[in-house]
Amino acid sequence: MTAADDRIGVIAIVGATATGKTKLGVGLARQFNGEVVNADSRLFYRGMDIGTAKPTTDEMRGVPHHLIDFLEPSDSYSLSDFLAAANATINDIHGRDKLPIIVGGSGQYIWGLLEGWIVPSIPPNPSLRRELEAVFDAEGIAALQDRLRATSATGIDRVEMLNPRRLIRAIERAVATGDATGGASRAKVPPFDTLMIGLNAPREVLHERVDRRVDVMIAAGWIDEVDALRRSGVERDLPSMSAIGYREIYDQIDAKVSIHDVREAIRIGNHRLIGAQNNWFKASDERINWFDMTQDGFADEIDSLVGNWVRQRRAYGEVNDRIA
RNA sequence: GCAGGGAUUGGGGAGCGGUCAAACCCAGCAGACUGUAAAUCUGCCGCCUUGUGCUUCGUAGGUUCGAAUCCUACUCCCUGCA
Repeated sequence: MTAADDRIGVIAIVGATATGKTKLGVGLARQFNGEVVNADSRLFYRGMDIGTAKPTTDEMRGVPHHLIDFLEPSDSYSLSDFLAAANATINDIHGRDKLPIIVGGSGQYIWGLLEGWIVPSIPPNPSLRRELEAVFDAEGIAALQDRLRATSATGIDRVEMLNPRRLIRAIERAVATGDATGGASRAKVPPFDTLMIGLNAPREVLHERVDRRVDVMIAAGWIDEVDALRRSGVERDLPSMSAIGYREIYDQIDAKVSIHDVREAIRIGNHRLIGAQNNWFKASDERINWFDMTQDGFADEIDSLVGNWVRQRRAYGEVNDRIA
């Protein structure tokens, strides 16, 4: 940094599940006068607590948490909604002279926010989707591809032609704007001055931690949590219920599968999640300051990294004040 | 004990004389990702010096130009009858 950066400064804590992001976020918030902005898509929903490892009030230790527990499981939500909400929240926190700390493991949401993605505002077209899904079921992927080409929209070459869900969305965009991408773009310069901290551990350690967590969650009443959702009319096939374990537990309650199978499915689901998250947050990504949470002293290193960054930001702030 | 059925690449499971390193599913690994993202999709997945290469289909023999596929013996597993 050679000049004052007048963008809003934010800290982002990323990494796979079960690496301690929550705890670190709370710790830094307390130390540096921050507030947490959740960027984990499964923590949005009320009533989904145990299975999503949502921080408890105790774990939050008095630190304000935003974008958590604000949706019903039946609500539909998307990247576009998140970006609007998260940007507004960050501005609000900054406006109150607090440090926004983004904490989460939803790669697309995090990068969308930090890279300043400009998501085309083309809302889903339910009737078109229903129709296209029927076309896909009856005639297969090729029919969808033909359908997209038939719109003779621009940008078709940028669409993943083997992915039905993407194909349907592309047709939706093509119909609405004449471009299969809908004119998606991203900010030239990232919108925030971001200090990214990545928490990681060897894959086997992560698997071990997450495997152990399954039993703890079940012992903590996860089954009852899902049963309560079920009784209150939350349907098994809602998007929110794609969270690991929830559908399996629905089936277990309906006696379709054994608890053993549920555990196994959850275990595997977690392993896949870790893989997917590591794909969004790559060890080779130089924007991320990586720390191995199995190494001694990693917490101190983070403290000094963040301390320096905060001090520097404040110094720039003083310079700006004098100029102004 | 007798009568049947079966043992296949990490797991499940096709193959039943050549076109078989062996379908497919799962797991694993890598990747994509702009209004479902803990979603959806793609690639790889016996070994190596990557080749008309090597070693595999319970074990040991045999038949055949050629066997995971046929025969014999053995080992183990399952089912039925005793």
